[in-house]
Amino acid sequence: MTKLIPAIVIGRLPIYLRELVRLSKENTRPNTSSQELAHRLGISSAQIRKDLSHFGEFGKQGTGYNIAYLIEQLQRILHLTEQWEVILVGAGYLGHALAHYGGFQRRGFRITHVFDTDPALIGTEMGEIVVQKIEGIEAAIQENGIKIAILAVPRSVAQKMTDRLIKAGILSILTYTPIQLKVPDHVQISYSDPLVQLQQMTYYLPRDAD
Amino acid sequence: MTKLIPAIVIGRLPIYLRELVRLSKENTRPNTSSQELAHRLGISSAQIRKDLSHFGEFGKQGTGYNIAYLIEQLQRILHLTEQWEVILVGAGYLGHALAHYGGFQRRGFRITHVFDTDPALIGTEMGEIVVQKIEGIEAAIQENGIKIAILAVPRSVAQKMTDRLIKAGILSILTYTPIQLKVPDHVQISYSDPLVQLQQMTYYLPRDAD
DNA sequence: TAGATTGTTAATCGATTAACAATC
DNA sequence: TAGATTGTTAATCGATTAACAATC
Repeated sequence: MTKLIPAIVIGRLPIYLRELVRLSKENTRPNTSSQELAHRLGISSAQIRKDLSHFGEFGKQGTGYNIAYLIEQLQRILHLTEQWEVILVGAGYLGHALAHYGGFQRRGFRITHVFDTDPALIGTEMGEIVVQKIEGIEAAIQENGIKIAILAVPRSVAQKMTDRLIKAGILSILTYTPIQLKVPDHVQISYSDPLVQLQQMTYYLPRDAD
Repeated sequence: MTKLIPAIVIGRLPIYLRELVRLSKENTRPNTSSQELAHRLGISSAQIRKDLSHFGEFGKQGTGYNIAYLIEQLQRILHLTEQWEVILVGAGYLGHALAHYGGFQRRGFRITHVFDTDPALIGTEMGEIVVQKIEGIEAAIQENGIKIAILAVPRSVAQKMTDRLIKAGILSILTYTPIQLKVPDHVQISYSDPLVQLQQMTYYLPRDAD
């Protein structure tokens, strides 16, 4: 039943999932409630119930939600029951950090290829993956049916690289490049720019920082 | 005139600023319009005009906005006219990447201290900064009046570290730790979690990824 | 049965957009 | 003057919340 769920709702599901996983580890109780979740996440219980109701009825009156069951359901909804292969473009410091982050692997995202243009980096090991030269990127995407890319390249080559990725079949891009990328409608894009985040916060800081 | 600007508006200002800076570099024209900006950012021109109108009148009918002037104004509004000192907590791979990112420095954020608990890292150089042992963190914050921290530590110590930072006077935290942190109302917090971003995007991916 | 909590409806709140008078 | 574009008002759209019947 994929009517037309607001993107803002989809945006919250991974947060719910993360907290539920945490609950399932902390906890001997098999159940939780929208109220407990809401309290932990700092949002309203009505919102959680409303969000979940877009996808079905997962709770029971009086007892709330079975944690393990709700985790399963959220994973199913978000297409997290399978292992996703991910390519990483850019083997600089940030690429390094991403390649070494164990959280991807643990949650079903496996970085299988790393690409860069710098001859000095090509052939070096990052995590357990050898950095490959960029020329092979289309083949890697197509042969392995890879749908997800992480982009950690300099701004100057970001749009060109994006176009290449999409042409080769990539459908979701997580980018760390601080520019607005042009992508067709069928491609998902998600930005991470620490400067933008810092600049939002300084608005709330008192100016006199002696 | 700080009535009560919606946070969602504040969130867009750095995006406008980023695009304006870009425009000012690409371009010989001194002016732009809400329409041009809107087109580049993929949002509506009305929204841009509305957002800016919260803070004053920066444009001229018929000619639009002077790019340099609007940049100045946005920087003033966001408190970006001064240099902000930032401490970085966590000198792992991610800390490394952050310490080497030149964009901070260029945009008025200077990472002046890096802290870690790992004795193997303490004393090593990262960028141009020596990693210090965590014990000195309160003194560094207080003596330098630092208000902004970037948190790149393991999940298990994140809340404790957050509490310490806030107690010492930190008011804005950019965190890469994948948990919901509890902070008092006067503290700004901004999250960056690549897994959450990936999990949002997989919702839109077709499940059959053979 | 009494207490708790869901899923959902209706009311409220807030954000976006359309439209246009003002004016450069 | 004619054309362009602002700032703003009013209309629309969408998201959040309050409330409660249903029911475990």
